Amino acid sequence: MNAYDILKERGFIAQATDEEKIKDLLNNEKVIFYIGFDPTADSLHVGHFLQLIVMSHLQKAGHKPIALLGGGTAMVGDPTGKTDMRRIMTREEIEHNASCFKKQMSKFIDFTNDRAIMVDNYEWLSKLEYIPFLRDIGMHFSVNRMLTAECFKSRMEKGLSFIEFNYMLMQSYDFLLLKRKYGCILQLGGDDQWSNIISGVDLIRRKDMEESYGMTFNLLTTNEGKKMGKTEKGAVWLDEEKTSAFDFYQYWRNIDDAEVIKCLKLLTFVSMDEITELSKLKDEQINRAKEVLAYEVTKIVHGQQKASDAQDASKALFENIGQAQNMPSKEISVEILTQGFDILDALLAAGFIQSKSEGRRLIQEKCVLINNNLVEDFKLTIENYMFPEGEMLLRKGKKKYFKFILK
RNA sequence: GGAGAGGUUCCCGAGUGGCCAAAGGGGGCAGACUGUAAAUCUGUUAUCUACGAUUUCGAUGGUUCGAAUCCAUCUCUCUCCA
Repeated sequence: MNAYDILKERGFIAQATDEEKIKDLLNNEKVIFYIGFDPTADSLHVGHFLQLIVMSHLQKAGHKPIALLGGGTAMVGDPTGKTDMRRIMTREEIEHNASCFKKQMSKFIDFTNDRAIMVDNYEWLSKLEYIPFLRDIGMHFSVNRMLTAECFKSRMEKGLSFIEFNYMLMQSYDFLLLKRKYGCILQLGGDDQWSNIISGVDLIRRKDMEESYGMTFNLLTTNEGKKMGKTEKGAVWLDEEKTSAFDFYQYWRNIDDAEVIKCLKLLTFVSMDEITELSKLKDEQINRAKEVLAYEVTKIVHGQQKASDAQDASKALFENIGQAQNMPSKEISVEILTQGFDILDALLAAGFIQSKSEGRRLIQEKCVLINNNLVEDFKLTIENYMFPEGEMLLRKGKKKYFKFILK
């Protein structure tokens, strides 16, 4: 099946500069395209993941992706979708984040044998000279028109600094440069990037009298339009250190009914035939679709082993099938116990609470269990006898499990 | 540079001397109901060595028995003027 049709069928496409032409390009030619990722955190999140899936689809269809690390643009800060100005990040911070991004990306995209390219726009943006840049690039941007762009509108009330106002120029310049350097004629991105993308297309037309294309993808939102992939701890991260494979699996397993099919299409490689079958499920049967979703997404991000571990653990905990094995766990030494390790310390170590006050509250609300026995005393000390098989099961409410292994 | 309006807890947003750890909403967490769903209802939502103590209302100093609230200086944001 053709690349464009795949994206269309799975519901990725939001807007395109020239739908017919892009369809033709993606279906009949080998295209070099790019997607930019600003390293503003030390791990990719679900929103990035969606973009990577698109890249992967297109790469499989024979196109060549350029993953653009926004080491330079992150120094400026994209005002899109932000109500306030982004914190100015240090160069060191950005570099560190970029290296984290690199590692994670290579899991999803094949960068071997020049099948994909990764570049950092810090390479050229950091070397720009102000006056030449203004004369060469700035000239082609109409402030009047920029101000009408959707991405600035929300900021007209709250305030927009000049540094952020420049972001659009930076991104447009990236596109121009990638076109010249690599022959990249297509820029993709989330739908919030639309104004930035079309301004790049315009710039290329003005500077080089050449046609280029842009296309955006639906953002991963719930039906109420809220961003998905957010939890109390912030985003759902792809980094296992930040979001364990088990928690990652659980996030998708607990997705709203209404979102399952959409997520299957967007975030997995499950065939459309199979998804169509799954979409026929009703009521509690939908749980089967959720299992497929959770398993498949976890498999792509953390590998098959981790995915089935998470699935086994989930079934064991929630459906009482077999023994719970692979839930998040931690080793704990006898010495620590003898030094005095109470229930609050345990909750903290499990990452269930941010403060001991929160722990006390939870215990008062009767939702903390050790080996499935309710904990009522928040001074309870953890002792050896609580590890019958060398393991202790700590629970917070019905859904959060953690295992301590005595060593 | 001038004039005005602001900066409150995770977010929005009340509060203009004690009854303020700070209304209300959102979000989060937990409980009930369920299908590990949604909707709905309930509780909870600064920290700690916890019937008490400590820190919090942009920052720093001051007035006062007592300040988020009054004063001074600083700082940041917004609007209008140049």
